Amino acid sequence: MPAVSKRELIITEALKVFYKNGFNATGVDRVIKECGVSKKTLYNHFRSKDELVLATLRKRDELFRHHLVRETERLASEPKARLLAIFDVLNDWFKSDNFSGCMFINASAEYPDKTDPCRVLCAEHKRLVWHYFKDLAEQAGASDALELAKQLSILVEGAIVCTYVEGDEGAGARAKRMGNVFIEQALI
Amino acid sequence: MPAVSKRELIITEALKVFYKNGFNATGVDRVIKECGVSKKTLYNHFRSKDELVLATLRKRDELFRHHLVRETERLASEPKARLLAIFDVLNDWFKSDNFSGCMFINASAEYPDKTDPCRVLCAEHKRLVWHYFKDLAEQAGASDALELAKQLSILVEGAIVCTYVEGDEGAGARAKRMGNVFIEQALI
DNA sequence: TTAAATATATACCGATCGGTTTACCTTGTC
DNA sequence: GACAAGGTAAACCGATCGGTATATATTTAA
Repeated sequence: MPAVSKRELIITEALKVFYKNGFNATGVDRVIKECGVSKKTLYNHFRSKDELVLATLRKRDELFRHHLVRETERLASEPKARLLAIFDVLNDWFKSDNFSGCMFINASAEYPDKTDPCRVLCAEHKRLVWHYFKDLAEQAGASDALELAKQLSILVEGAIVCTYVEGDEGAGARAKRMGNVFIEQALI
Repeated sequence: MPAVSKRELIITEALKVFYKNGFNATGVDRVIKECGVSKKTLYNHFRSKDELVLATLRKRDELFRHHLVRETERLASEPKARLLAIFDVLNDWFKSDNFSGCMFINASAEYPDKTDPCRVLCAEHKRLVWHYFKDLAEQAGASDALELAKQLSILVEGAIVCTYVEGDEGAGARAKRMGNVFIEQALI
């Protein structure tokens, strides 16, 4: 048994190439070439490409939210400051050289059927993210934690899109300033 | 010469099916079946599928912005009220039964190369949209029209994503309330 | 009326798609 | 040393991809 299982290796490499190139545009031949594995092995671990896509999205959800929480808590110690720090974590992500937008927004664009397991997972990811915002808002003593969380969620998604689609490099900072307005408003 | 040229017919039908099903997932065979035209005719009017995709995006940009301006100006007569009415137009779009997110966000997800003509067009579309916001902001006498326009742009993109990806039906109304904060702030 | 233009349907092209099969090779275990 | 498990490379499958060619029908204009 290798130090890292073949399954994890495939997911890791597939995640990279799907994120960078898109799902429909990336064939399984590309995936197996990228991680030096035979096609038999891939289909030994995953029943279909769809299942591999799902696995990569689950992995991305885990990695992204773990990173978000860890970095937010590293940058600030108080709940209110952490609500603001969310936007700093975002901005660092925007500036990273492998930034290709939000993988879940991208996936939702390629899978138009709302009931597709992949789409369901994307929606759940977004829900889990703003749920973390809500936790922080409650800890900060926000008057309406759910409302503040959903407000911040709109700002986060807006910043992602303005950065990725339009190439507006100031969107992250602007969203932070806007977020501060609602954070202050909710914590009076 | 038919009442509507073949070229326009193809663009109209391709727009529908690309918007609903995605670009990579929709083959040209599907497009010609959808509009009852031979493949030869399609390639007589467009050099390649990429060129057809570009033409549909140009058409979408034209239709979308025309609709946005017309509806905004129908719903309100004063510049300030029109800035708010933008969100009402958005919300009607969200509630329409053929809503499949923003075609330009979706296209950007499928074309990862920033220099791809399709991506350039998507960025330009977004720029033209917030430029309209800026025009309204200037007419309303905003202290910093550009800043207000870009703030509203973040809210609009955020509302689109929260509605489409997460299925949050309250995102449009929430974005409107948030937008009102910045509109009031800029018009003191 | 006739010739050119443009449409059609269909067969075809090589490449790639997701997925299967075959045959061989490398492991660790008993 | 034998054996099963799980790996590899590569051929192969039918379907579909974007795009072209051919041969025929319909339209248009001189």
